[in-house]
Parts: sequence; structure tokens; C-alpha cells
Amino acid sequence: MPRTIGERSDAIPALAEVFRTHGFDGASLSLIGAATGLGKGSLYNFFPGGKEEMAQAVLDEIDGWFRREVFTPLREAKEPRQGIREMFQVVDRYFHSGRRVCLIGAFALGDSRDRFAACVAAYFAEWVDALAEALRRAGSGRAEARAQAEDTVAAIQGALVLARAADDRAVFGRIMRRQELLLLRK
Amino acid sequence: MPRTIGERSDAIPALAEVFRTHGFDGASLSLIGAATGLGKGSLYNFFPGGKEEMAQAVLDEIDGWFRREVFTPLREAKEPRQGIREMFQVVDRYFHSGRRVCLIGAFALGDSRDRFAACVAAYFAEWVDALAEALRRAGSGRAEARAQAEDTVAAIQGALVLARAADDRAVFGRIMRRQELLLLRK
DNA sequence: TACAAGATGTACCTATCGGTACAAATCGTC
DNA sequence: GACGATTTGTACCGATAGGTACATCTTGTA
Repeated sequence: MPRTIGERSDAIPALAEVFRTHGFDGASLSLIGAATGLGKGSLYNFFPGGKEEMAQAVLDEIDGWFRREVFTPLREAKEPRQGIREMFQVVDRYFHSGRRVCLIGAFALGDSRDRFAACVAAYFAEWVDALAEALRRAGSGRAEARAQAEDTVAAIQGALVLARAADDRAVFGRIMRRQELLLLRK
Repeated sequence: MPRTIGERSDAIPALAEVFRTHGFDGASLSLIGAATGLGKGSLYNFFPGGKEEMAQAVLDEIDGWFRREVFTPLREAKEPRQGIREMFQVVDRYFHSGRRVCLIGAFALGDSRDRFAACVAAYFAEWVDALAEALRRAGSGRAEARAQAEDTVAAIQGALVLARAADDRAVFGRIMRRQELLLLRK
């Protein structure tokens, strides 16, 4: 009884790129087929639920990645200020310094929000929570930490919007750097 | 030779709502027809260029509105600090306190960015410029004013993403209020 | 080498897409 | 009321959408 999970998960990065680039509605099965190199037969074998299951798999993968690489390190960093510094590094790398869009942010603004509302809401809530926790451990009061965390996550999402709008990744780096300074000053 | 422009412009608010809600690709002609109360005949009579011309008309309308209600007042306010305060009020009202999404931000993240790249880029560039000008007049140095303006426009866009993701408009108000305080402190 | 299970390509389905053609209704002007 | 121009509804177009059915190929195991 061979486990075939490996194959399915191999398709997810390509799926993520297609959804990121074209959105949920814009990602047609022919685009998906071209990007993954998989025909409809394979696609529907791996994802019997169709496009919706494909997108859900991508969201789950992103959620897992951020939990592993961002949220948990933030919460468990020995030195919270250093943990925050590393969050900015990891996030900058993840978004290719602003060249890459946040799929979950795009879904939040777009047509597909309702379909994946729970995922989308949970992702941002967790990010804010984890960052607030680190800030609190770094010395901020509970309320101040939450406020700073909310502002920072919003700044990052807004920076992605601006970077993509201007087709200029420099703006992303500038906003990220200033936000990091703001959080870690004092 | 009767001027029929009046009719065409009457359809634009409804068009804007459809594109805002469903995105460019998601806004099908049947949705557009239902929202505007216009059949295909009328739609293609007013907008011979089809969906693309409809979306362009909406973008132009938004651009004009912001120029008139936000950018110009920012640049020409007698008292720049008061002008900035009013910008936050007007923007809060425009986005229905976070219940309404920024169409141009959604286009920037979505599939339709390339199609309307010039509009999208110009909108944000103008916003940052106008706000930076006001901040400079309020006493900031040139570089600092630009940085603050960039951060603020990004914060607003990010706040819209978070508000829509969490389906919670309170977060929009919180971020806006803190950003206003940050700009006008000292 | 035989066999079952999984993987894949292809043909096909219905619904809808954006867009066009055009005749009929409507409207402003004289 | 007549006329020309605009406005509108309807039928229709080819293309493509997402999805299903199924026969055929691979593949791992014994």
C-alpha cells in the first residue's frame, strides 16, 4: 500500500504560484495544468475537490510554513528582540523583498475571501498574536504590544500593496526597515 | 445632438461596487447587468470597449474623486496639520470605516494589475506625494516627510487588508487613529 | 511475470464567459 | 406627427470554464 502523498505535495509550490499570480478565479485549469505539468487526470486524482481543494491545500501549506518559520519562533525565541529581528529577515526573504505578493492578503481583498474566510482570518490573527506575545516579552504592556503588532502586520501587507502597485520592490524594503526600527527602538 | 454622458456616468457607482466586490475577472457581464440594471445593449452602447473600458471608467472616477477630495486639499490646506487630520476623516468615511475595500489596492494585488498598471501606480504615487508635501509644510524634512507618507499610505492599505480578513472594521479604526497620532505628535 | 492500485491522457459534458448583430422601442427636435 | 439618432432587449457566436468518465499506461510488490 504505497503512500502517494509525496506526489501531491510536489504540486503545491506550482499551484501557489499560479494562484498568487492570477487569483482564484483567474487561475484556470489550463493555467494550473501548464504550471504544474499535470493533466486534468492527475489533478483530479490528487485533488478530488477540484480547484477549491487545490487552493485550500496551498493555504494550508502557507499556514504551516508561517507557523513553523515565523509564529513559533516569535513565541519561543530565547531573546524576543532577536526573534523579532529574525521575523523581518524571514518575511523579507519569503516575499522576495516585495516582488512576491501575499496570497492570503490577495485572497482577503479579492473575490475568494468568503470561500476561505476562516483560513484568511486565522492567518492574520495568529501573526498578530505571535508578534504581540514577543513584544510583550520584550517589555511592552499587553495593550501596547497588541497595538504595535497590529500596526506592523498591517504595514507589511500595505508595503506589499505599494510595492506591487509601483512595481518597485525598494519601497517594500524601506517600509520594513522603518517598521523594524520603530518596534525595536528604545 | 443630445449629450448622453449623463447616463453613462450614472452607471459608474454600481460598476465600482461590482468590481470592488468581485474583482475584474469575477465581475461577469451578468453580474454587471444585474448591479447596474442595464442590459448588454446599453452596456456596450455606453462602453464600446467592454469590461476593460468599464473598469477604466471606474478607475478614472476614483482617481478624480481622490484628487479632488484628498490630494488637492492636502496640498493646498492653509494649515497642513489640519489638512492631514481631515485626510484621515475623509478616508475613513470613503472606506466606510474599513467595511469597504480599496478597489485600486485590490487591483494592485490581483490579476488585473498589469492591465491597469499605469493607473494603479499613479494613484499611490500621487497619494504619497500629496501627503509628503503636507508633512513637509508641517515641518518635516524632505526625506522624513516622504518616509512618513509612505508608511501612512501603506498602513491604510494594510489596515484594509486586515479589516477585511478579520471581517472586523474596528481594526481599521484603531490603525488609522494610531497612524494619525504618530504623524501629528510633537 | 502476474496482479492490483495508482497515475495519467483524452474525449466529452453543460454552463457560462465576453462580445456582436440587429431589429424594435424610445427620445429629442422641428 | 414625422424624422433621425440613440438606447435597449434578444438571439446568437465561438471560446473556454470547471468537472466527469473511463480506458490506458505505470509502478510497486510478491
